[in-house]
Amino acid sequence: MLRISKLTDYATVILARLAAEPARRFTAAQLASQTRLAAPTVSKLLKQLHRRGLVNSTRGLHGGYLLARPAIEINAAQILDALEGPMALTECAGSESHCCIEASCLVGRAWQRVNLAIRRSLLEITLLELAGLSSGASQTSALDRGIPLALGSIAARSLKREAL
Amino acid sequence: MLRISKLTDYATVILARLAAEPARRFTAAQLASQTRLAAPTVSKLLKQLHRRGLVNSTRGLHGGYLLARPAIEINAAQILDALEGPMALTECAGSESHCCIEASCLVGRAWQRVNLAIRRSLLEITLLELAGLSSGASQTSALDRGIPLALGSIAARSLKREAL
DNA sequence: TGCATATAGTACTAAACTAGTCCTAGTTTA
DNA sequence: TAAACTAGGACTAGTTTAGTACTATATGCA
Repeated sequence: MLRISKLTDYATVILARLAAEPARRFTAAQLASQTRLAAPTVSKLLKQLHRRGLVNSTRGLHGGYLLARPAIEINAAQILDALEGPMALTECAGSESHCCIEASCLVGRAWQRVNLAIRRSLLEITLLELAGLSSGASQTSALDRGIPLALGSIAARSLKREAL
Repeated sequence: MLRISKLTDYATVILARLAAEPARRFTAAQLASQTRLAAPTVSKLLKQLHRRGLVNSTRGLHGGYLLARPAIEINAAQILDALEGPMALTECAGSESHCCIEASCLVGRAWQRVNLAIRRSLLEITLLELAGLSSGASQTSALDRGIPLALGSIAARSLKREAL
């Protein structure tokens, strides 16, 4: 339903937690307990975020994770790309495969344009905003025109959290 | 991966076909052969589109489907809503469920804003454009800034089509 | 050196969702 | 009444997602 996966949502929460204290190094276990997410899941996500260059990791005693760069330099598109691969609204966008009726089918090209419009929206919102840390600066204005629905995004997620 | 389902993509192709000849009544079988999609799938989609008020149907001999209103009055958001329910980027957006950490979690509200930005993009593109029928009017300008990737959206879809 | 504490990577399982098909019922026209 | 349609629901197979477990590797400290 044009929806991000739960894991991507979780990852955002983890990144937001890291963004709140950028200088502090968090272990996976600390992040799990603070976000109330399952420890193995948090661990898995952090590994992925590390592989994609969004967080730095340190092994061994006193090891842990911190953001690879300031929260304002990380945007929603990067987070989605890191966890779900390059965004493509329709099946084959971005792959090398060619469609047999490509020439006659203009629908595909139209979706591509929608795709780009969405991507532009995602590039505009930074982790700072996702984490609710932006100080009402110009950054938010682009996206703040909409009426907030006044619900957290994580009702289903909370079920899992409650169970812990 | 923030992607519309194949069925939604198919539905767009069907609607585009209807938009190309707005006055003509098409049977499900005709649309299936012309779009090279499987007949039961086309039938199923048309029923759904009818239920959601995007197409009009006539039963009986010489029955069939046509657009419920002009293509320019149908937009991408309506099509997505019809086939995938109200759009919600994250799990609980739009439901009545409340998250246990709603007050402290600002990530949810941020996703809502992204959600609205995306929705705005979808509202802007009409079926006329999706069908490649818009005559380069002002309608397209909002979305036409991006670089088209020059691929149809339907490589995977074409596999199915080829097999028919 | 040995141990405790971390992350890294991979493989596996269960659950949920998507796509596709089939069957029966209802409607209209000739 | 038969033929040609749509309407609706049930069912199945396949794929994806989410979650877990296990092993390997790196670091710091006694």
